[in-house]
Parts: sequence; structure tokens; C-alpha cells
Amino acid sequence: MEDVAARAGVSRALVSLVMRGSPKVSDQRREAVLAAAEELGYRPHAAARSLAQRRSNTVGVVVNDLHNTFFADVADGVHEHASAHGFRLLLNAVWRRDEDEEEAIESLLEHRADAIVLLGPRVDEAVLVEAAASVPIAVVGRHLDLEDIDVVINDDVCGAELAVEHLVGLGHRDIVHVDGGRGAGARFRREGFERRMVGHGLEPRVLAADYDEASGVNAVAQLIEHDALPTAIFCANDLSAVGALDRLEGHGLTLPDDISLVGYDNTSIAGLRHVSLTTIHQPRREMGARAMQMVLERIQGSRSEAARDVIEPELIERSTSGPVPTKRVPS
Amino acid sequence: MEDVAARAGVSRALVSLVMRGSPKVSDQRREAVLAAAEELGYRPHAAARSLAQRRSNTVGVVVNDLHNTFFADVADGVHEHASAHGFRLLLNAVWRRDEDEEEAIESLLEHRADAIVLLGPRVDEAVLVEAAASVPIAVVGRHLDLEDIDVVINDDVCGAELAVEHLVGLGHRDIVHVDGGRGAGARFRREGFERRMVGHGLEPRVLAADYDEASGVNAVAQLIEHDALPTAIFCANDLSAVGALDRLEGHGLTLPDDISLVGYDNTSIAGLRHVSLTTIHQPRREMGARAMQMVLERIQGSRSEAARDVIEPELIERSTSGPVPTKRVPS
DNA sequence: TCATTGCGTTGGAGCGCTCCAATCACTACG
DNA sequence: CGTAGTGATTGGAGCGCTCCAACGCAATGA
Repeated sequence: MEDVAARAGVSRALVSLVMRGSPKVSDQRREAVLAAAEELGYRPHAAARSLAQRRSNTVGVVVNDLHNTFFADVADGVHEHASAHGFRLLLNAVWRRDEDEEEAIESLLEHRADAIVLLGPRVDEAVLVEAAASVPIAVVGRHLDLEDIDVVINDDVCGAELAVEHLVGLGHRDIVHVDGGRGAGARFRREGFERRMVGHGLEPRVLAADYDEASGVNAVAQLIEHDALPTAIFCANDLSAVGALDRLEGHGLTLPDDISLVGYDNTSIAGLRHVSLTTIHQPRREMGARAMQMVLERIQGSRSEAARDVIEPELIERSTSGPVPTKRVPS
Repeated sequence: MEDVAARAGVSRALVSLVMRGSPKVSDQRREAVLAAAEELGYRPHAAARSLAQRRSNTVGVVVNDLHNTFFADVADGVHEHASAHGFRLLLNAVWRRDEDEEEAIESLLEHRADAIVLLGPRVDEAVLVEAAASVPIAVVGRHLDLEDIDVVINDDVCGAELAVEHLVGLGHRDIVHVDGGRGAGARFRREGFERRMVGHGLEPRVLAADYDEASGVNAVAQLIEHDALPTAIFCANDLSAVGALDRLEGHGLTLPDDISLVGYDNTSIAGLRHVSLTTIHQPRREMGARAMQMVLERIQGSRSEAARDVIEPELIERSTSGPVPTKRVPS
């Protein structure tokens, strides 16, 4: 910087102003500085800048599972909104262990990120609360009710209700829910399912399972074994729905003629023609953008109470759901 | 830091040593410092550290497409190897435009990343060369031959040959390759296909396509239309294979009885039971780890010539490939 | 006894930048 | 003509840390 200043015949402070694009620099000097910087291959030093500026213009993002395209999409939204406001992202992907997540948060704090956005964190609430003491924090995809922590969630209850409504509208009355165990939001999806079924005077059958493919396979296998196949199945997520789909077809059933199937999340898999799963969509990018917006407000100090954004999901009708069969295929 | 030093009754320099885990500190002092730090909630300032230290202990990673689980896996490998060696990752996901990629690289340079690993970059070679002048650079998944740039690639030619060998071994002689257009490595996959087919004295039929689902659908549709279905299809990637699969089944064919299908990449989709695609696997995590290892060697100065690592792919046999049908189903 | 070694410790300079108050050049006004 | 006002420019302090040369102190050997 010193060199650039010398070469351009100005002071270091002026170079600093130019590099930050300040308006109060004469065009003449600005050009001289830019030219000198170019010739010398000068590149501002981000660490020095954030040290002097006492802010990093950086938002930390902790992604619980990079392989989950759901979070990749959300991260996408965060990124977009962040860069639109001049913030850079410090992405911290994490796998497996909770302690990795704690470590990731700690590291972001050491980097003095101006805010932290967590996608589907599993870490202990206490850790979040402690971190929130020193920096604005927003969480996506985990139902949390903590002071000082902003939250963006999907209305899982509503999503499940949409699924039930859709199926009931098609004439189904015997519907089984393959639940998501301890998975994020699974509890609420089950709740929504049960509530809506009862609301229609129907019996809510629920099968314990998990958020993976094998769960779907097992659940259906179990139904077949007990000769208890319903006319429609609502799986807690797309992955288990794909498992269910496989097992159903393996049993010789055709969808949606013999049985209907609805998933949750609208992952890219659901959209494959070969799968073409009716499912519940969450506006992922938008959720990311909202989370970013929340911490932005905190950074700018325009809000100090915790915010909680509940996003409305949407049903995407594809080809695994249809009218209830008039004559049941023997199972 | 000042405060911690005062509270522990030592100098700032000593606190610095403790925070960096230096061995040359008496246990007594160390404990006093750690206690003081704990009580005061002291957290070292990463930016200040890297400024003073003149190295960031950070490796920048530019992921071309976060949604591509392929790269997510590679990033995983990079991460693992990096943290095993005390490096942190600065992940920079990029979407769509080339200029985003340039910007990401520039930003990493400003952050003085100690090295940069690029996953499937599309950016102009000149940009890479220029960046390589100031920091070690490794590239994964792009066939590049530049001085000062390390490269990890999958042996696409070999992968394609594996596919051909597999199919020929099953008795197939009429095989069509649905190619990957301008996609990464597609040229080599086609090359491997052609070479091996010719080697077996067979005619290599190739259909121009791309790395997406629609391409696979279209390619097969075209074959059906011209009544030119082969006994086996080798798609340039899994996504187009899934498209092909859909269209084939839509045409009433059963796999692998009527026709065989092989993909490339072994993405998670290929592993779904409902898909169960025979495909070519690349050791993604390992590729990431290797790339990290390469820049590590550069950082440590133990190597100065460009390295080029060609990884051997592997065939994963699932249920879309089988013996050539004895009697062809009318198409 | 004194020089020697070596470990643990310390003060101070400096990393590259931004911020602030002060200064400067210049115009506008009474 | 002096003075206030305006906008561009500058020097210097300081951000929080690490590095280095130097120091204190006990143990060692002559």
C-alpha cells in the first residue's frame, strides 16, 4: 500500500479511500491510484482490513450436511442475499459429530464473523445461546424458541395437512403416515397428519420410521406382511418415500392406480421423471434469504427481539398420487 | 489479550504462546493463563493472528456447484485432510457465471489463503495461471496441463473402457454411447468408449447429448423413433442415464432383461433401489484428499513441479446391466 | 568463585490496514 | 480584503496479535 501511494504520489490514506470506493476522491487521483495498484499488482489484505475496521463484512454459515441438497439450496439463498448486501460468506461444512459443529461455530467467532447462520444444527441449545451473546445468530430448519436467536422454519404441521387434504380430496380415507423419527420437523409432520385425519373423522395410522430410504422400504414391507396396505401413504420425507415406492412397485403395484404416495421436501430426486413423486415443497432459497435478512437487521441494529419466520409449504402434484382405486388390488 | 495477561500476572507474549499451545511454557503459567482467558471469555482474533503471522492457515476451496453432490463429496475429502493438518477451509460456493468464479478466487487471494483448491472450475485458464503466481493451486476434475498447477482427475478414458468391457463381457455387441457434450471429462469418456469398442471390432455408435436428465430421455426417444435400439446403452453420466432409464421403461422395456444401461459417477441417485444403476465410481473423497495433499506439499515447499494425479475409476455393478437378451423384444 | 548453558519469560517493533482530527486549496460571500 | 465554508487530502494512532532479540534465573561445570 505504501508503494502504491508512493507511485501514485499520494498518501496511504488516500489509497485506502480509493480501494474502498469512497466518493470523496477526485477522479484524477483515483485513476492515478488505480493505475499504480494495477502496475504493482497490489491486492488489499482482507485480514488487515477487518482488523482495522473492526468488522469482517463476513457472515458465517454452518451447514450441517453439505450432501443434503436441501441445505445446499438454502445456503444458495443465504449467499445471494448476503452478496447483495456486500457481505461475504464463510462457509463451514460439518459432518457427523456434534463437536465438529461446536468447533465450526467457535472458529467463526474467532474469525469475528459479523453474524452466523446455522442450517439444520444439531448442537446443544446452550452452545447457541452462548454464541448469541457475542454475535447475531439465525437458525434455519430447527424448531427453536430461544431469546436472541432468530429462526426460519417451514410450517411442517401445515405441510402435512396439505398432504392429507390432497389425498382426502382424491377420495382416500385409509392413509398411513410413515414418520421421520427424530429427524428435523418430523414430530410436527406427524402432528399435522394426525390432526387433519382426525379432523376428517379418519383414523390416523402412523408407522415409526426414519428419514432414509431403508425406512420407507421397511415400512411398506411391514404393511404388506400384515396385509394392511392402505390406499395412500404419506412419507415424512422424499427419501423414505422413494424407498416405499420401490417396495410398492416390487410388490407389483402401480402408482397411482393401485396406491398413492406423497413425500416431503421436494428434493431433486422427487423431480426425476423416473420417480415423479407428489411431495411438499419448501421454498429453500427464500428460507436462506430470510435468515440472512434477519441477521442483517440485527447487524444494522434495526431489530433486537428474536424473530421467528414460519414459511408456508406448498404441495407439488406429480404422478404418484391419484384418485382412490375403485376396486382394490389384492395385496 | 492485555487483560488476560494482566489477570494472569504475565506478559502478553506469554499469553500468545499459551494460546498457540507452545511447549515452552511452564505448566503453572499455562494454567494461570488459561484460567484467566476462560474467566474473561477471551477468544483469539483470527484476523490479527494471520496478519501478524503472515499466513492464514486457511485453504480456499471454490466449489463450482454445491448442488452437485459429486463436488460436495470431494469437498468433504479436502476438508478432512485439511483439518488433519491444522488447516481451516474457506469454502466459496459459486453458481452460474464464470465471473463469480473469478471473484471467488480474487476474494480468496485477498484473504491470503495459503492455497486454493478448485473443484470443477470453468474459469479461463489464464485466470488460474495468474492466481498460481501468488499461491499454490490444485484443480480437481478438469483436464488441465499448466505449469505450476496441480491436477487431480479421474481417468475418464479408463472408466469408459470399464463400462464397455463390462457390457461386452455380458455378450453385448451393439452398444450406444450417450455422450456428455461439453461437460467435464465427457470428451475422454467418449474417447474411451470408442477406443475400446473398436478394439473389440465393434461399431461405436455415439449420440450427442449432455449431462442432464432430459438428454437421456431425448437420446433414447431418438433411438426408439429410428427403431435403432441397441442391446446396451452407456450414458456419460448418471443423470442422463436416469433419463434414459425412464424413457426405456416408458417404452415397456425391462432392465436388464430387454436392455442394459450403464451410467457414470455413482451419484447417490444411482444407489437408490428404485434406480439401482450400474455405473462407474470415482473415489471422490480420496480425490479431494489428494488435492489437499498436493497443495500441502507446495506450502511446505517439498515440491515445486506441477503434479498430476490420475485416479482409477471402478465399475459398480447393480441391476441395470445383465447378459444380452437371447431374443430381442420388438421395439 | 565465575563463566556457561538453557529454559522460561518479556518488551517492543511491526504486520497492513482504517479511522479521525487536522490541514490544505479553493470558492463564495459580506 | 478578510472570513467562513466546502471538499479533498494527509499524518498518525491504533486494531490484536506474533516474532525476535534480549533478559533473568537456576543449574551446571571448571
